[in-house]
Amino acid sequence: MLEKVRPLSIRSTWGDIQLLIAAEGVVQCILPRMDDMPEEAFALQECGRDPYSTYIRTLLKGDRPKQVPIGQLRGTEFQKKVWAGLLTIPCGETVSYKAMAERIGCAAAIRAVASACGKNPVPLFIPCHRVIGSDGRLGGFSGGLAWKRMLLDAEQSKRS
DNA sequence: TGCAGTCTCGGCT
DNA sequence: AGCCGAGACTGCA
Repeated sequence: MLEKVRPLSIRSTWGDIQLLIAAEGVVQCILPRMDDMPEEAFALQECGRDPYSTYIRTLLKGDRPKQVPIGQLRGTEFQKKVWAGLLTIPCGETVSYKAMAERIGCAAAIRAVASACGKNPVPLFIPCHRVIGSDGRLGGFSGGLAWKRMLLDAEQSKRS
């Protein structure tokens, strides 16, 4: 059966962030592709007062946002397990892909974990940006590495 | 650097 | 259903 989803767009200097909200929560988050760090600093322009917009506004400031509901995501059991694990990473901290694999009990499935991260339908809401390589490399990010860098910078600078 | 080991997923045959 | 290649990785040579 078809579920009803509501589109929600948030304008920023990097382009529009587009959300799809289902009855149970957010089910998709699309970020404008940003592979290289843009000249222009990131800033939100038009951002609503609803919980989802507020979440994003807070997160991008580097503060710890109040968790918002996440809807039923489409994916394999393995992927859902990875995504659930990602939700347990506290704001301001980073975890390696390896540690993430171990946490969900599949120490050898590192690449599979990375793959699952890449298929995360709701980046920002499921903090896949806090997962980095063992040697400190960033790895990748759905909307381009610029987002990942920016998010980590923001979170790092806020923690004391 | 380079390369093999390891696991899951999606596309093709 | 089975095969094959690719991937946001690691660790060792």
